[in-house]
Amino acid sequence: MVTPMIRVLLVDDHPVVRAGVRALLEGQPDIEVVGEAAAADEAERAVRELRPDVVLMDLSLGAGPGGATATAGIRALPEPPQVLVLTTYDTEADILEAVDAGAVGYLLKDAPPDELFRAVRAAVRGEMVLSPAVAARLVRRASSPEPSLTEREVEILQLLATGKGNRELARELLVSEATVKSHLSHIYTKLGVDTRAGAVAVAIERRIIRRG
Amino acid sequence: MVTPMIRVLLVDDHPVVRAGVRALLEGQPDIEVVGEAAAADEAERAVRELRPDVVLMDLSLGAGPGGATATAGIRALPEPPQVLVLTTYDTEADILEAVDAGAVGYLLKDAPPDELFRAVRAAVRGEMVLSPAVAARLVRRASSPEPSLTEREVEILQLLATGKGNRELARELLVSEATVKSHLSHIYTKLGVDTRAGAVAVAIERRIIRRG
DNA sequence: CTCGGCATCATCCGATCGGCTATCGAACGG
DNA sequence: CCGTTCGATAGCCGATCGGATGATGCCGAG
Repeated sequence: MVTPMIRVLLVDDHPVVRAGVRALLEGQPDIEVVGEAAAADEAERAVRELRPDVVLMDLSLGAGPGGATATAGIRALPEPPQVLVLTTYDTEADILEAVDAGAVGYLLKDAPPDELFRAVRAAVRGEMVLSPAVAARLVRRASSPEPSLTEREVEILQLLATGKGNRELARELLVSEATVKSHLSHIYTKLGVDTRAGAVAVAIERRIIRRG
Repeated sequence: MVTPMIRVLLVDDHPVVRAGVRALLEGQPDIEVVGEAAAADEAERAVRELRPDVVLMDLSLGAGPGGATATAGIRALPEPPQVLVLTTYDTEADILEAVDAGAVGYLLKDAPPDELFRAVRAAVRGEMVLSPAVAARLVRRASSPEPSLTEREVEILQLLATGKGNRELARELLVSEATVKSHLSHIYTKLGVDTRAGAVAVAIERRIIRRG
């Protein structure tokens, strides 16, 4: 029997990476790269026009909306393709954000080609695929559950990283200085630190707050 | 006349990227990819055996020594090839470290293929090549010179990011608390902040201190 | 040799921080 | 319907931080 080709769309802002994935996939008899996109809006348009079976999505798309946003946009289309994230980062936050956005799998760019092929074939069937490294990380986190910060606490951390004092935080958040300090205490406990500087370091480390 | 082929060695821990660069370069009649390596030690061995004209080097090689170290090692060999850095990061610190290690150029992975080709041909002639984005960044920094921190100050920042207090810093660095505070004042001035938390954020932002 | 940069140390003091304790309302489950 | 949990709020107080100022010794550049 003739199996229809799996139609793949590549989304990555790095020409080098697009060429690499294309070169690898084109060596497979049952996979066909039908298009490429370098940004979120391009990707969505390409999906409408090309109607691929699987989208290989990078998470960092340079300027503009990131891959997670693009994924959500694509999954919101009628009869959306499966989206398979292929990226460099393996932070728990990144993984969860991608899955929340509707990604069916999460691969790392340092994965061997075979893994990529298997993942594409699994994705088209709607199966969840995770890189071993990614799966391991999720398991590790699940076994020692990371303390989750409340929205307010994240908000505080965000401002904290700008080096603002409690008084300033209080003014910007429209609460009393005492409240800010209370939140900070909770943050310290959850992050396992006992100073502002330590909290900022850990927060950036775990990507709880944004960076350039 | 028959121009000899430019022999290129690829060093990158991402199979996808290696495949991409290989695919792009093999479309060029005067360029030949003679080998690939995924780590620093592999790279050095490959250079000895394959004697390429140009090494395309990624800066982050996963575990083990990074691309800068690998570059230095390769440049220390007899009759070394030119090393052209091809990476994702464009921090001034990364660029300078690479150039210090003996790299002849610095390209970003989001550069268009043409730029890559031109860079390889220029590199083999020993010409310095910078991505426009990289060059722009260096120019911008040069025009508004970034304050450089002393070794001691970086050392302080490193410990600061662990959330330690001045007393602890003093003990670990074997100096008085007053000295620590003096260093901190200088650091604040140079980084344009006025708190420890802000200093940590900026330090991580500018990659002055290491992170996982 | 002199100058400037770096690291070191010292003191004072107001501003700020971090720990402790406690209240209140909303959500949840029994 | 009530107890429990949890997030947000708040005040007190001792410990710490940050700024200002000044001094010393060392070393490399001009």
